[in-house]
Amino acid sequence: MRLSRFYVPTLKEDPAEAEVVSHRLLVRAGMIRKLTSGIYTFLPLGLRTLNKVAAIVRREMDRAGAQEIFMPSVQPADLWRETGRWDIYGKELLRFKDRHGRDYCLGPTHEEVVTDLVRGEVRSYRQLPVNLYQIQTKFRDEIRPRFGLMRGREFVMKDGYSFDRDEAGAEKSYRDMFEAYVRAFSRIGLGFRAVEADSGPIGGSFSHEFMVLAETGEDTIAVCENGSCGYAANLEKAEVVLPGETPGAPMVPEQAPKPEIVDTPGRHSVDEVCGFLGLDPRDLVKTLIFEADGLPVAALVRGDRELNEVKLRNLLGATDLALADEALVRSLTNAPVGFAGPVGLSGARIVADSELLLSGPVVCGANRADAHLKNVLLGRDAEIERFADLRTVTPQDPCPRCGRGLSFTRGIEVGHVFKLGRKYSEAMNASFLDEDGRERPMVMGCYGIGVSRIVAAAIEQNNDEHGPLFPPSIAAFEVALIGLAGKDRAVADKAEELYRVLSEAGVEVLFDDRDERPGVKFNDADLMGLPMQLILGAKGLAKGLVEAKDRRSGERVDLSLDDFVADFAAWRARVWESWGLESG
RNA sequence: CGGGAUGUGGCUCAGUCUGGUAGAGCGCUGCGUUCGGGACGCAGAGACCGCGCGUUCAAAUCGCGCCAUCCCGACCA
Repeated sequence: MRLSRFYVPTLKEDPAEAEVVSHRLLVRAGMIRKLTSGIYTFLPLGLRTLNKVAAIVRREMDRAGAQEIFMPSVQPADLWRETGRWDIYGKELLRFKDRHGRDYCLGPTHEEVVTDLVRGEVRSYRQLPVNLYQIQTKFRDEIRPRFGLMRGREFVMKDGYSFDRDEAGAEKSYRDMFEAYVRAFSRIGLGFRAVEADSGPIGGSFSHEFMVLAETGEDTIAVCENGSCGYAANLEKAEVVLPGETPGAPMVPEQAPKPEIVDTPGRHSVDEVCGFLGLDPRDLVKTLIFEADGLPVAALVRGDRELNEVKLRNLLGATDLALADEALVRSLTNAPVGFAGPVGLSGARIVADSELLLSGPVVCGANRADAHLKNVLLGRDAEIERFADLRTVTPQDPCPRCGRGLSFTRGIEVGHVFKLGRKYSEAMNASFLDEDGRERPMVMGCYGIGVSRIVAAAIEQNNDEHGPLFPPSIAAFEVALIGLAGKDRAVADKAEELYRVLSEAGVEVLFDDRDERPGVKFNDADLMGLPMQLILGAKGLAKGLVEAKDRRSGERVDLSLDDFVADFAAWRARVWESWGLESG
């Protein structure tokens, strides 16, 4: 491709709206343009990278035995009513009516559609397993889209669905997809990690997320420091294991002093109360009031800990969980927010973090304005329904598998595999006849890859002050050929020749044949992030050399023009290798 | 949805407080010089100042309403 004819509007200045590096560079490099909040057009340069990511994903899905289909993005409400999700999915589901007044939505995911498809055709165990996928535009009406392609409302996703006759089959499908994902992300060339994850509102029993590792990632993941253990989990999911033997019930020493009210005027927060009473936050119990599916719940954690809402939601089996508003807190505790405690609290279920089984006398809210209670023994003074793992792990906690240390890193979720079980097949009656002639629901799995998000994640992980650094596997072009001709006919002719030779050799090359000053060409080439640059100038030509620059390392070598084809091939192989990739 | 901010040539912004002929840099067009890391000179084109209503002799500027975008939070494959 000749740059003089390629539609790549690069920008010298940062767009005002872009906050994160990937957003900024995608816009500046002329890869995307915003149409409206959270919705972007892919320009030619950006689309080439998007398509390369999609092609790798497609190849690995096909290789793993999945078959590509293409489902509609507009879906009828009736299907969503069958699974009940029409009512529970919330405002993220963009709904609208057609001219007849019938309800539709724009598909945020396709469990209903694919299950409907399969139930119509598959009748016998002999037809199973089935594994179907598509690469398609999804729409989720995010509350607050942000970060460009990282969290858009409209985005490109590969979503796949497996249907098996039994758990064992579903297990195999899951493993096959897991392995296909590992291969796909390896070939894309980004540093990634598979972690255990919460399965979220899509439901199901077990899941892994694939995270591209990047400082700027929105998710925190806990990784075991012991390389051979291999434990890694999303912070939402990572388990807390208490050291040593944990008692089954809180200890209640005899003759311990009774609870006593202490005045804490205007002290709401843990810090304020501890500062005022001269306490360590570890000796305080935080009581957080939630509303779970409309019912009040009090959750207790140690003062210095973070409650993990995902864990709480799972423990309660709730679909809707949110911190209670002030009115509910007031009606339950007879006090403003900040003075809730488990002692004498009625009208709410009370659950506590397991760690509190180990605690001695603690301080907690007194359910009275401006007052706390001290000398509280949870086993004696409170009615706690259940102790469970409710808090978020910290880097000080041990690995739940091997007991060694954990370290935290950040990542961007680019893939997610779930076991769905029979949730959708039962709700939608997707069943088959087994060998014994019995009708049984299919066992499903669901597998997503955020294709457009990978483009952003690649930049978040790999960039420098001049622009993105794309791995050659997904770069829009492998090579930027820069001809520094000016009025020098010989240089211009030679550059043309190199362009022709490379193109004929099947190398994707973007040839900067513009009448621009060298600095402009260098800066644009860097900004587009193509992994290899070939720079031909008058001095080099005189010596029979063309300069080859590795965009990422900045390393420059001279290639012989006489032996260009072989020299280039060897250099190209080295660049691919430096990314840990095999050149195609 | 709560809190904060911003809307002025294609882009980045000044001008708004204190009402009085709409500005700069980049980009764009033409001519000339220049040509290995975002050149320079000269000449140009380009603006319903987000939209509406109001106040005023006069509104980019003041008031009210609306819309859009961004940031923080809640939420989230």
